[in-house]
Amino acid sequence: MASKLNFNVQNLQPMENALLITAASSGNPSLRPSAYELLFDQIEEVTNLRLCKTDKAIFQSVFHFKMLRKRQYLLQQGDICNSLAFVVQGALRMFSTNGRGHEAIIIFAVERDWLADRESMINQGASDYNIDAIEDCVLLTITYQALEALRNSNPAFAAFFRCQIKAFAIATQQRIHRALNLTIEEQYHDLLETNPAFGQRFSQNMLASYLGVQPETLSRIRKFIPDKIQA
Amino acid sequence: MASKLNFNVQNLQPMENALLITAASSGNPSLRPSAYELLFDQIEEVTNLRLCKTDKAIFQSVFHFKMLRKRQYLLQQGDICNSLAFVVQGALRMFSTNGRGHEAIIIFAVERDWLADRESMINQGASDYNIDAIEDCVLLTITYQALEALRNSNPAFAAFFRCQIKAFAIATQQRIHRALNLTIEEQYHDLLETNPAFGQRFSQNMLASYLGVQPETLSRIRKFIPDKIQA
DNA sequence: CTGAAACATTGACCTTGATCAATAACGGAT
DNA sequence: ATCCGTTATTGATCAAGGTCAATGTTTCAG
Repeated sequence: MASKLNFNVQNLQPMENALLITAASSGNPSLRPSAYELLFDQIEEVTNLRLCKTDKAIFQSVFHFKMLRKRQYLLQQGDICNSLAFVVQGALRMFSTNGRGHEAIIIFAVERDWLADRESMINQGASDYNIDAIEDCVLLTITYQALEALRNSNPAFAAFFRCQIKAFAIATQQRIHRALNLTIEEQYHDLLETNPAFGQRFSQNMLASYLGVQPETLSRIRKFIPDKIQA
Repeated sequence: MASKLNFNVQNLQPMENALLITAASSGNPSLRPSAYELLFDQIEEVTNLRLCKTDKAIFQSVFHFKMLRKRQYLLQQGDICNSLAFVVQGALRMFSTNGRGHEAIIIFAVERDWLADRESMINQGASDYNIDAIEDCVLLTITYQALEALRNSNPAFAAFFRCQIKAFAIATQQRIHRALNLTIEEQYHDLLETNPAFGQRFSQNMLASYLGVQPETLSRIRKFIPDKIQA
C-alpha cells in the first residue's frame, strides 16, 4: 500500500486464473518468469540502475517463489519471522490480537508491496503478529540471511533495500500520526483516497479492523457521509 | 527511549550545571569532548568496532554541537527537516497538531536517543511535525547530506546507521501495535515500565499527550490504579 | 517572599464508539 | 437451485473518554 509506482493489473489476470487452479501445488512454472520480472522492474525503477544478467540470476536463486491460498498463514504469532515477502499478486494483512480476542490490522500489502514482521526478523524473536492471505497470493520471498548476504555483496540491492526500509519507516510513522490526530471518519477517507481500490477490494470488516473500530461503527460512519468515494 | 544501552547519568551532572549557565551561548567548549565521547561510545557499542583517531576526527567535523533551551524549537511544522540529532543531555518531544488545536506527542527523545522527522528528511518535504526541547538540551546534529556522505565513505557508520533505522522502524511499529491493541491504562503502564524515569521526568500533560488522551483522563486513570510504579 | 503561569485534580454532563441482538444480503460449494 | 457461512446494516443500551468549569498545587521569575 506504500507503493507509489503504477502497476498494470491487467498483465496479471491470466496469472490469477492459473493461480486458482494450481495454488496448492509447487507452482505453475509459467508464472515464475513474470513474477521475477515484476521484482526486477521495481528494483530498476527505484534504484535507477539496469540489472545485468548475472544480477538477475542471483536474484532468481535467492528469491523463493511461493503461492498462498486465501486465509493461509504466512506467519503466526509466536513464530520467528525469517523471510521478507514481495507481493507479486494478491493481498495480505498483518494483524495482531490483544488478550481479549480483538484483532487489529497493522498493515495491508498488495501487488508490489513488501511484507514481514521486521521486528521479529531483526531481533530473531517470537512475533507478536500474524500475516495471512486475504486473497490467493503469489509471492517472492527471501530469507533474512540471504538478504543480509545480498546486501553486503550487491550494491544495487543494498541501495534498494535501504529505500525499502526508509519507506517502511515513513509509512509507519504516518500511521501513528493519523491514528493520533484524525477522527475515524477522517482516517477512513484518507485510506480510500490514498488507496482507491481498497474500498472494493477489502470487506468493511477488514477496513474497520484497520481503523481500529467495530464493523458496526464503520457502517454507521459510511451512512452519514457524502458518498464521494463510495462505489 | 528506544535505547537498550545503559547510560550513566552521573557522568553528566557537571555538564548539566554548565548547561544552565551557558545554554544560549555558542556552547561551553569544555562540554564538547564529553558530548562526542558519548557518541563514540554508542557507535562502538552498537557496531562492536573500535573507532580510530581518524574516524573520530571525521565524526567531530561533521557532527555539529548544539544547545537548546527548554521550549526552544528544533523543528517547526512546515520546515524541511535537514538534520538528525543525537541527544547528549536533556529531553525533547516530537509532536503533531491536528486542525482542531489538539497536540499529540509522537515520540520522546532522551539521552542517547536519535531524533528527526525522517519522513521530511528523506523526502525533503515540509514536515507535519514539531520538535521542541522539554528540558535544556545538548545535542550533536548531522545534516542529511553529511549523513549520506558518511554512510558511503565509512562502513562502520553505515552499519551503525542501519541499526539505527531498524530500531526506529521497530519502535514505530510497536507504537502502532500498542495504540491499536491496548487500553489507555495498559499503555500507561507499559510506558512507565519500559521507561521508569518518565514518570518523574515528564508532566502528566506530556504523558497524556503521548497516550492520546486528555490530562483529566490520565489523572483519573492514575487514581484508580495500584500505585506500584508511581513515586 | 510573592504573584503569575503552568500543572494536577475533581465534578457534572455530553459525545463517541462498543456491545448485544436481530435481520438482511451475499457468495461459494455441493 | 439451495444451503451455509460470511458480511453488512440497523436498533437499543452501555461504558469510556471528552469537555467545561472550579479549585488546589507547584514552579519559578522578579
